[in-house]
Amino acid sequence: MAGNTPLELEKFLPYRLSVLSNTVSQAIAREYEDRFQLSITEWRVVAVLGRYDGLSAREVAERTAMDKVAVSRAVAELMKDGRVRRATADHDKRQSVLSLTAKGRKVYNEVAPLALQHEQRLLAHLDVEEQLWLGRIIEKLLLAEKALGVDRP
Amino acid sequence: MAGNTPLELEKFLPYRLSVLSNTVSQAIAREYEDRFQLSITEWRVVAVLGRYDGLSAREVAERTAMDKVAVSRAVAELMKDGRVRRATADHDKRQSVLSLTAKGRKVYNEVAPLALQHEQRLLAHLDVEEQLWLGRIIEKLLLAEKALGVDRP
DNA sequence: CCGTTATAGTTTCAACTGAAACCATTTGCA
DNA sequence: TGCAAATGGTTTCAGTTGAAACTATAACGG
Repeated sequence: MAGNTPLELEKFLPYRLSVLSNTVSQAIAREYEDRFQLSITEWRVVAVLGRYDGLSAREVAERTAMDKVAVSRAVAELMKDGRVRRATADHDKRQSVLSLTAKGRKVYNEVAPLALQHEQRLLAHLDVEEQLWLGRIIEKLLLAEKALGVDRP
Repeated sequence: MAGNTPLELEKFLPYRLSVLSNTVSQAIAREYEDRFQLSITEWRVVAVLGRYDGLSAREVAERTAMDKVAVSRAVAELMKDGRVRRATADHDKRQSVLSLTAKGRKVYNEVAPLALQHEQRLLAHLDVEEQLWLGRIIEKLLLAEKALGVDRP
């Protein structure tokens, strides 16, 4: 059973996903990193706050799939730039309440269309049927992987 | 045209690809990092050398989609562990000729089936039709992104 | 030939990253 | 109540990363 299918990196799903994901993310990142002084992690934070104002850091972490350290640092940076404002939750003084400043909202309003546009240009290469399959398949694989990875050390 | 589709991170293709790719890669990495003292970059180098012996560092970089710095470091580490051997090309003394040692080949023979098995368990959640679509779509998207990203600074 | 330019690979530097330790606050429960 | 455990968030530390500079060799054009 060992030498059955030889491992061909170019055909190996995890590898292909990684290459695709990196290629796409980096292409988009290039479009705004220089122009807006915005790292990819900062952008993710701005993106969720633009849509859901007043989240706590933990909620931002959940919605961005970043860990809390990364969120903490992105928020610190964004606050330094005056793009995010932090208050303390009334009902729980440990929690923060994060929101975009006017400056932060302006960035969001400029970058979001750029990102969506890039996505559209990409999806334009797929027909509608393919787009539907893609969405479903990503969802399935993610669930599958999570199922495989339950209770592991 | 600006506020048309609001950017919803959870539905944004680049974001979803990134989450999926990281989840899958990290799950597989966990299966061999501890057991074999093998990082993900080292594993990639071993994987291509296991299949194509005698590549140069640049060729390894091409086949693994890693940059030359990463390859250089992975190779250095693998040589320290006695898993990879480096010679100098006869026809061009700048180039290296890399190959697995017996020890390296042993690692390859153990890890490759593990990786393939994980991939199979994952793909088992998709029916054959979905698997075919997935392959085609990844290929298309990668080409599309490369096409978008031609001549950029 | 010889100097310029290109290529293979390594090293350096600064930024980024995550795990673990940490502090503050809240929750659960004896 | 009061105290142990849990939670939100930050800081520290050590390892990883990529861009740019560097070394060595080769290719090319005059």
